[in-house]
Amino acid sequence: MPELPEVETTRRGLEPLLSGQTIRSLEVRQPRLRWPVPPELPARLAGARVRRLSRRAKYLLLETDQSGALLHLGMSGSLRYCAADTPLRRHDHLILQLENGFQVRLHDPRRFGCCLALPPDGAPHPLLVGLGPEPLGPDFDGDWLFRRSRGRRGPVKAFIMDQAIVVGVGNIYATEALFLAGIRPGRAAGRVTRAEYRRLAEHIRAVLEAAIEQGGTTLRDFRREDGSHGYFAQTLRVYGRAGLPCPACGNPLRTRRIGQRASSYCPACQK
DNA sequence: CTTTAGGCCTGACGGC
DNA sequence: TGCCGTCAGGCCTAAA
Repeated sequence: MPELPEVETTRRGLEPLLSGQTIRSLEVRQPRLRWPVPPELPARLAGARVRRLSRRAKYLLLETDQSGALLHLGMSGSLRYCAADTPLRRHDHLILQLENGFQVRLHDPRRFGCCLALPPDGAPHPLLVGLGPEPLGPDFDGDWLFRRSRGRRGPVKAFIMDQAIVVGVGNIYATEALFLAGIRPGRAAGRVTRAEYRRLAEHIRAVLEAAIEQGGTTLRDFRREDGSHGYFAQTLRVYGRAGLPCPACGNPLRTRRIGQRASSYCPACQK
């Protein structure tokens, strides 16, 4: 499932292929995504020239010389750049046809993704307002987490997955970073110390950077934009490994549900 | 303000 | 073999 590293990997792969290209059309084969694809979007994009493909949190922004589109890959979405005669697959919901003969297809079996119009006046899309800092940017660090966490009684894992606190930290990387920082996912966020938050912030950054470096984790549905697999999944230490030995101490990893999410952790290494 | 539950989806999986 | 219930998961929205 695309987390921030997968989205960034997709962006880096597609940006040079899309930048400067002119859009011929957008074909909407299945408008019913997380939100309906706006009926006016194809007309808005037709004839527009792509300025760049950027990212905010897990949103991809296809910026054109006349507004553009906002995409989210949800749980199972992927973008694929291919020739126009490439056979369509089931769940290819959107087809962005370029003037150069190539296409970008949004493939999303579970349809948790979305494709919406960016405001034409250059204003930020409502979905982007109120988001927390980028975890790889300059505004995110342990002191920020510490300050925002005071008084919060919910679990620290839910806290770092809150998009208003820091964006793009999904279940996989939250689980991994908490393990590396030695913090139990169920601890109340307000009781985690400043020193622990400094460690945690650094591990969040490191684990995301490592995953981007390696091309993104692959779980089940995710494909890189060229269709190949990422391979970071092999290096996950605790996520999805409940019952298996802790890679640090050998004790069996435990699992519990925190905020409706599966969370595995080592009862010995994480306090 | 924070926190929680519900809902959107399909495919994989286990049980019978 | 086939049917069916359960689960997974990002993240918005509504409600507590």
